[in-house]
Amino acid sequence: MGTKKTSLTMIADEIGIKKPSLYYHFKNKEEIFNESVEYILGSMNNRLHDANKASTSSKEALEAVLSGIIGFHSDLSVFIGELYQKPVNIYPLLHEASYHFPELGLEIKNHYAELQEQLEQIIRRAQGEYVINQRLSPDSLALEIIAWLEGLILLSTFNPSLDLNTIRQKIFSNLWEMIGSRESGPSENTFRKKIAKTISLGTKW
Amino acid sequence: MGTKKTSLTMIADEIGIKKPSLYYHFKNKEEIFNESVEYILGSMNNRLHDANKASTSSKEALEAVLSGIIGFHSDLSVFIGELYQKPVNIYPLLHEASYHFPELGLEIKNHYAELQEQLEQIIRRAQGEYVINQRLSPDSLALEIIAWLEGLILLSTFNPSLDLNTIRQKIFSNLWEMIGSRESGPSENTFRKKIAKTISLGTKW
DNA sequence: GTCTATACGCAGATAGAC
DNA sequence: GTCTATCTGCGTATAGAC
Repeated sequence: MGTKKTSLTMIADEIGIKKPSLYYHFKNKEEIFNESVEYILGSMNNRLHDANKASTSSKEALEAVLSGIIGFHSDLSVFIGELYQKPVNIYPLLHEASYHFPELGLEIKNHYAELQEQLEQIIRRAQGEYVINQRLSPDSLALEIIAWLEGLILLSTFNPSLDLNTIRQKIFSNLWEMIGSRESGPSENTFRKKIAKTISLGTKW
Repeated sequence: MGTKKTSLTMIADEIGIKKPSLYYHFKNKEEIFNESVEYILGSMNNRLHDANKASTSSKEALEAVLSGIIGFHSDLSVFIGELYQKPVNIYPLLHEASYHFPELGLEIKNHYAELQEQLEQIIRRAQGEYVINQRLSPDSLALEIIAWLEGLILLSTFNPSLDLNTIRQKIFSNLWEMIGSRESGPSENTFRKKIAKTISLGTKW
C-alpha cells in the first residue's frame, strides 16, 4: 500500500497521539495518504493562483509563478525540516501517488496541465509584448520551464549547498537571458522599414 | 534500512532463487542496495565517457552527452518495464541512497560534479567557437541543463504521453534556440569590417 | 550453491475499556 | 477521542540439511 517509508507509528508520534487513535480520524493508511496529497496539491494551486493574480507585467507574472513553486517547496522543507533536518522533495511522493492510485494520478496530471496552461498564457502574452523570443513555441517552452525548475528543486535536495532561495535572482536572470526576445519588437521593425524605404527612394533619385 | 518498497522476496523471485540464497551472495539487503547503485552510477559514467569521446563538434558533444543520459534511462525503463510495465525513474533511488548512506551520497554528489564539469568544458569550447551565447556563465548553464534534462525525465515518468525519445530532436532544437549564440562570432565581424572598409574606400574614390 | 525451517521484529489494523 | 491489548502478515536474517 501507500508510502511504505512513513509508518503510522511515525505519524502518530509526530502529532502526539497513539497509533490506534489515527483510525478514529481516518479509515486506513491509504486515506491518510490520499488526503495529504490532495491537501498539498490544493495549497500549491492556491499559491500559484495568488501569484498570477497579484502580478502585472508578463515578466513579473512568470517570476511570481516560479517563485511560488520554489516558495512552496521551501515552506515544506522548513515545515518538515524541524523534525528530520533534511529538505524534502515532494516529487517522489507525487510519483508514488500517481503510481499506486489512479485517481490521484489523474489529479496530479491535472495539476501539471493547469500549471502548464498558466505558463503558456503568460508566455503568449510576453511574446505579444516582444519580451520572450518568438521562435520558441509556447507549449514546449512552458513544459521545459516546469522541467527546468523541478530539476533544480530535485538537484537542490541532493546538494545542500545549492539553495534556490539565495540564487533565485541569478537563476531568473539566466532564464531571461535564455528565453528573452532577440528582436526589439515592431517599433524597430517599422524603423528598419522606414530606413529601407528611405534608401530605396534615395537610390531612385 | 534500504529501499523498503522492494522486498527480498521480490528480488529472489525475479532472479529465480529462494530468499535465503541471497544471503550466500550478499551480506545483507544494504549490500545489495549499495552495489546496485554503484553499478548504475558506473554504467552511466561509462556511457557519458563514450558519448563525449565519440563526438567532434561542441554541439555534437553536448547532444551526445544529453542523449546518453536519456538513453540510459530508456534502457533502464525497458529493462524493468518488462516486469512492472511502467517506466522507472532512478532519481528517487539515488535520492534515497544519498539520504540513508553517506558514502553513497558522496559518490552521487561526485557523479553530478563530474557531469557538471564535463558539460562546463563543452560549453566553454562552444562559447569559444561562438556557438553558445557568451553572456551565459558556463557553470550555471551546466547546472541548469542538467536540471532541465532531469526535470524532463521526471515529468516523462508522470506523463506517459511525454516520450523523450520521440521528441528528442524537438527538445534539442529548443535548447539551441535558447542557449545559441546571439552574436555571429569574429569571423563575420571581420567580414563586416571588410565591407565597411570597402565602402569607406569606395566613398573615398 | 541452493534449499527448508524457523526466529524475531515491526507493519497495518481491530476490539473494547475509559 | 484516545487509550491498552491483541491479531495477522510480511519483512530481514540465521541455522543447518542436501
